[in-house]
Order: sequence, then structure tokens, then C-alpha cells
Amino acid sequence: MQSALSHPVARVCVDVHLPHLDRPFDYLVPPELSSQAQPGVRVRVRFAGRLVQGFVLSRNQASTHRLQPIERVFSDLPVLTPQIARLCREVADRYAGTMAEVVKAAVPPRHARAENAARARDDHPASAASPVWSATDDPWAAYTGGDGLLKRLAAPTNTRVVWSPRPDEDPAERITDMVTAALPRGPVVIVAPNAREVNRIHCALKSRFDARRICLLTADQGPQARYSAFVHALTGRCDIVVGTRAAAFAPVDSPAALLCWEDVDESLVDPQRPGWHAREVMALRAGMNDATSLVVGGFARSVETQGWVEAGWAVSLTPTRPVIRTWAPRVKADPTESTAAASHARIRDRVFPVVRAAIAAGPVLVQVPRRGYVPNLVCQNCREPARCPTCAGPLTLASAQAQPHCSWCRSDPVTVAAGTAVAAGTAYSCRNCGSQQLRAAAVGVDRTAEELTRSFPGVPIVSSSGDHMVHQVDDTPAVVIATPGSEPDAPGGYTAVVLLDAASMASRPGLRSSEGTLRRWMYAANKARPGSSVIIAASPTLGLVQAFLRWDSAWWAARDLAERSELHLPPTVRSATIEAGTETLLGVVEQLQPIDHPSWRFIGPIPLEDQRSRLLLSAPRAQGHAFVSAIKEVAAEHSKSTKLQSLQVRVDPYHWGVDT
DNA sequence: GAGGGCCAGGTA
DNA sequence: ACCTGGCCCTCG
Repeated sequence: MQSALSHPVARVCVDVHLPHLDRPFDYLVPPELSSQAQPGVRVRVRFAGRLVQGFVLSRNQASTHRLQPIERVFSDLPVLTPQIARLCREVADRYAGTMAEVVKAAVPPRHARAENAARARDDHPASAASPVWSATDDPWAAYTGGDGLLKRLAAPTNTRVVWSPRPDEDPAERITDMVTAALPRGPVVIVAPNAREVNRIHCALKSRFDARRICLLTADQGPQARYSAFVHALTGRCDIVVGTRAAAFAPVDSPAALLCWEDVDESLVDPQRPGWHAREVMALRAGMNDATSLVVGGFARSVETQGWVEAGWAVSLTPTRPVIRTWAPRVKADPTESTAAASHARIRDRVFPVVRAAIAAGPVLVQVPRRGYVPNLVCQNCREPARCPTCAGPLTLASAQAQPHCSWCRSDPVTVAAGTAVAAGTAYSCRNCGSQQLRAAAVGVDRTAEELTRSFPGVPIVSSSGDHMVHQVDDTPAVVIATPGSEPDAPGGYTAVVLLDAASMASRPGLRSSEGTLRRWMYAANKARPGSSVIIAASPTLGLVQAFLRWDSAWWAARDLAERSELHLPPTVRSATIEAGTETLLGVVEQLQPIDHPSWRFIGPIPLEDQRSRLLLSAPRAQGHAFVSAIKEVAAEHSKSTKLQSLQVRVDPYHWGVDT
């Protein structure tokens, strides 16, 4: 501990988010606060005349400035540990953000009651003997690259693994294996995209470890629970932390392993500035310690982690061919792919017999990618999407009896069923051909449920989607209809899994849609009972469907990566977007277009609404550092001159271009 | 982002 | 001599 006499200066990271103020500021430590104002504590200081919060980064003997005193120390608990402070700095640098922005996500808001309660408890983790695995039944033997994985995780090295799970086993169990292997060496942090996945992993962990060792860290648990979980991890009461994206910053020292599950999920990107991705945070964190292993796994492999594998930075772990051969799904496809409605009818004819056969043995899962009844109406004549006459929003149908209505402004334009006359009023007519007749372009969960109810009288129909999520179903016969991500768990697995409308899913545009689609199919298929039917309603000639049938998302990611490499698209290049007023942006281009970096690319400014524009930037990965710091420099330069409103900068954004 | 100092130009 | 607005700088 450093005294005010020998170290009267505190270097503080102040909670000010301006890029040009992204550096520590020194404050005088009054003698009476000296014992409390140690590195890591939360303090209140005067900055530019106002009181702001901050964190003490270090104590020093002297400063070159005239100093203000620290006004208050909130608590002597050092909540920003040196390792996490360093990580925040690295994350800020990597994303052209400020350390204060990142710290805000890394250290949850203080909750005094939670802190006192958590510190008062002095129980220690029951140091339960760690379970052992025997070499003979190592489940990782069924993985290419899995040999010796657990031994490597148990050794004080930094193994880096990119893992694609088997179709027929619970990935949470494999995560638990890895935790078991690494835990004797130190704490383990696991990040999953949402509360549902976190709970799933938590349950698997609880079956093998004393629950008191496990700390749950999610954003939706509320300020008090979140802060007390944070304090538990910080004070070493738990050595397994599992949570959503911010848990990547979990306050444990020198973790033995960091695990990131389902990294293609956009939820792992923090929506606030600077928009870090939990996977990248964990990768940076693993890089800070040469005994911290990193595992990134998910049904669909991301192009980013495939890039790690191809660069030799990480090892690929995929199920062996025999495993996949025995799994082998069946395909019921409509290769002609005419109209959505017609293909739907035909698929129904082919798929329903399979459902009928499987239903006797237990629940059948039907995945429907769209919510609602008929989420999309199109012109009967020319197939142009039907638009609201008032606001140009898409027209949808809420039920069989309902009138079409606009899903943006909720108004009911006067429409006609095929063949009837139009009433007066703001009537719908196609903008393209003037026709007033509509047809369904896609079928949602509700209409599928209606059809299945008719086709399977007496069989219970369970519908699960978004706001009406069903978490679990029994092992009794039922047809379970769900949107992707809302599939209920079936304890014994589904007796058949049907993926409807897969063709339209496979052909969605956008750089990130294919990995998301593959993940959704694999996620649902993974819930099938071993040996049962998995049916996908799409042409097997589609590459993405091939990847699914072969359960080879690594192959798909490699293909995707090769294509992006050829086109110089992210992640094979570092990328950034800058959004601002069009005028300002033109100035930014001038500032950034440097003679010594001819390989940086500038696209735009692309006009958006409100005289604002977006600039797309990219640079070779090798120049990443210079690229990001140049962007940060421009942002700092800009925020100094108060007149102009700030630039919105995103480095390596999840979405590229105007792609959403 | 906010407050303050400084300079230029206009006003009594 | 004094006020006002714009610019730019600092902020510990």
C-alpha cells in the first residue's frame, strides 16, 4: 500500500468519453484518503470544473502539473484490477475508442448494498476435487485435432482452439470438459450470446461442480445481482465465470482459459461505442498472458476464426467424418423453387409424411424462419413487395380472417382479396404494375401452426417464438413449431427436425447472413435425437445446404474467407466506418488519405438521410495499428473543435457497407 | 463537452 | 473605454 507521503499522486482514468481526452489525469491524494485511494478504486474528482467519476490506475511520487485533490473514494474495493485496466486500454486502442468507454462496460455500476453484502460473506469455494476424465473415453477423440486437447488445456500454455461441435452431442457438456481440464490451473471465463445459452452452460457446469464456484454474470440480472456476482468473482470466491458479452472482462486474475460460445451471434458485439466484440476482447486478453488458453466455438464457424486457423494462430477442432456419416440427415428439397406458396405446398406434401412417422415416438421440431402469420405480402401479378400507401411499410397478414395491415404504421389500407372489387379510400395498388391483388410471399409460425393443426388432429401443437418462448417440452408426441433461436429443449431429443423455408434463408443477401443461417439450422438439428430424421427444405445443390448436410461449417467459412480475400473485404482487411455530416466527412477523407498508405481504401461518402453520409475504410491487416490510430487521431482532432458534431466511428464493424 | 482567454471589429 | 462574437485551447 502506498502512503500519501511517499506517493501523493493518483493517476486517474476519468469518465470522460472524448477521444482527445483519452489519457490519465493526475490528482492529489489527501492524506486522509491515502489508504483507500489505492489502484483500482472508484473515485470522484473535479474535471474541467465538474465532478466526474474515475478509477485510480496507479499511485506516483510526483506529477508535472498543479493538481486538484481527489474529492471522494467511493469504496476501498479495487474494482478495476491492473489486468482488466490493461485489457480496457488494449480494447480501446484496437477499436479507436477511449479507455473510459471500455471501462464503463468492464466494471458494472456500483451497488453499495450488493457490495457490502458480498464482502460480508466470507465463505470460500468448496475446493471440490476436480472431476477426472479417463483417456479411454475421452469425448474429444471423436474430433479431428482433439487428441490431447484436455492435456493441453491442463498444461500452463496458451492453447488456441477454434471448435465446431458434433451434431449429436450437447456442446455444453464439451464446454464443461474443457473447464474441468483448465480449472486446476486457474479461473475460467465463459461467454455466451444470451441468457438462454448462459443458463444452458450453467446447468451443465452445476452438474459437475459445486454451484458456489460458479458465478453468473449477465446484463439482465439487474444492477444488484450483477454487482454482487461481479464482487464475488473479483474477490476470488468463484473461479468459474459464465455470462453474456461483458463477462469477457470478468475480474479474475490470470485466467487459465477463456471460452467464447457462438461467436457469430451479433449479441456478442457491444452496441455502445466503441463496439467491441467479446471474441476479440477475449483474444486480446488471452494474448496478455502466456498461460491463458482461448477456445472459440459455435455451430457455425465465423470467417474471423477461420482466418485465425488459416493464419496458423489457432487450431481447428472439427468432428471426424465417421461421426458425421452416422448422423447423416435426409433432404427433402424443392429443387425447382418456383413460387414460395407453391413450393411450400409441395414441401408440405413431402415433409408431413415424415412428421407423421416420427410423431408416435415423441416430439417433432419444425423450424420456421418467420414470425407471425403471413409476414410478407407481395403483388399477385408482379411479385413486387406490397407497400403501405401511407408510409411505404411492408404489408402483412395477422391471421386468416384479418385484413392486411402495415407493419410499420399499423394502418389498414383498403385491399382486396384476389378477384373482388375495391372499396373507396386509400386503397393499395402495386407501385410497379398497379395491380390490387395480393398473395403470400412467406409463411410464418402462426400459419404453419394452423396448417399442422389441421393435418395432425389430436396431436398437441406447441408454438414458440420471440415473445412467446417455450423453454422446454416433454418427450411425448407433439409438433413443436419455433422460430430460430426459440426452439424449446426436449430432454430426450426430437424424433424429427424439419427446417422449413430453408431455401429463402439460404439466399438472403448480406455478408453475414449465411453464417447466421447455417448456425440456425445446425442449432435446431443438434436438438434431434441421435439417429432421427433431419429434413431441410432446400435444394441440396446450394453451397450452404451442402455445408449443413456435411456438417462442415469450417468448409463454408473457408470458402467465404477465400472469396472475401479476393475482394479485399473484411475480415481479410481491417475495416472501419465513419458517419457524419457529408461536408465534415469530405474533410475527413482529406485528412486520412495519406501519401504513404496507398493501400488504404476509401468508399464513399455514401449519402444517408439528413445530409449525413457514411465513409467506408479498409486497410491491409498488417497495417492495422497505423490504420486504427490514424482514425483515432482524426476523431480526436475533430472532437477538439467543439463546433462540429462528433464523428461516429466503428472499427471492424459487424456490418459492412450499408448492409444490415 | 464546457469554460475561459484572446483577438477583431463594432459601438458610445 | 467597453461590449460582443468567434476561435482555440485546456481540462490534472
